[in-house]
Amino acid sequence: MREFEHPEPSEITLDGVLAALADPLRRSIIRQLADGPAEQRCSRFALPVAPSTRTHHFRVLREAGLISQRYQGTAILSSLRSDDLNARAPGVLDTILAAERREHPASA
Amino acid sequence: MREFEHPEPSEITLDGVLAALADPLRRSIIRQLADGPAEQRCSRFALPVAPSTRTHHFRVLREAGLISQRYQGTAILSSLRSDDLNARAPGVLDTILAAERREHPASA
DNA sequence: TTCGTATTACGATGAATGTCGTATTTCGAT
DNA sequence: ATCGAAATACGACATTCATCGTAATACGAA
Repeated sequence: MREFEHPEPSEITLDGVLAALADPLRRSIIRQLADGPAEQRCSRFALPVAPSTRTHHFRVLREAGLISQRYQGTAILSSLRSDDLNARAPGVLDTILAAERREHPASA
Repeated sequence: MREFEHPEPSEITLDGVLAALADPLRRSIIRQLADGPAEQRCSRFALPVAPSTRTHHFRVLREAGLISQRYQGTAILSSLRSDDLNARAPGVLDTILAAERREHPASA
C-alpha cells in the first residue's frame, strides 16, 4: 500500500530523461502511454522481458520523472508526466515520440 | 586514416542519437558545436578527460550520425550534421540543446 | 482465511560503457 | 631528416546496466 517516490518537477534533469529514453524498451512504454489511455496498468504492456525486468524499466522511467505511478488494488497505474516534462524540457518528449513513430510506424 | 566512416542519413537511428546524447560530456561537445563555429578542431574542446577518452566520445558522436569529421593537416575538424538530423528526427536536436542551455546556462 | 494475481525486492550474471595509459600514425615545421 | 603536435588504436579496468530467477508483498475474490 505504499507510495511511490516521484521527483519534483524541478528535480527532473535532462540527463535523467535522456538516459531513460536511450533504451528502446523504455521508449516503447512511453510511446504506448502517449498513444493510449492516460493511465495504464503495467500488465497491459506486452514486453518481451521478465516481470522483474519490466519493473526495473518502469522504475527508471519513474525516477527520471517521465511517468507517475499510483496503486489501484494490486495493479499499478502509470501515466505520462507530459506537463512536467514540457515545463522542464519543452518539446523534447514530443519530438522524440514523433521520431519514434516515424521510425517504427507499426509497432505501438 | 585519411577518411572517416560516416553513416548515411538513412542510417541514422533515433536509438543511436539518443544513446549518444545520453552522455553529458558528449552533449557538451554537441552544444559547443551548435553555439560556436561550424567546424571546430577536437583540441578546441576543453574536456576533463584524457585524449583517448575524447577520441572515444567523438567517435560515438560520429557513428551515431551527429557530427561529421574531416582531416585538416594533423587536426580534425568536426561539425554538426544538423540537416541530416532534422531530416531524420525533426526538432529532436534543437529541443534537447534548448533544454541543455536552460539547465546549464553558463557552461558553454 | 485461503488463493491467485500483480508487482516488487533482492541477488546474481553477462554485456556494454566510460575511463585511462601507452604506443602509434600523420603531418607541418624546423 | 628530425621533431613535436594532434589525434587514433589498442588493451585493460571498474562501473553501470539490462536481464533473469526466486522469494516476498499487497490486495481482491472465493
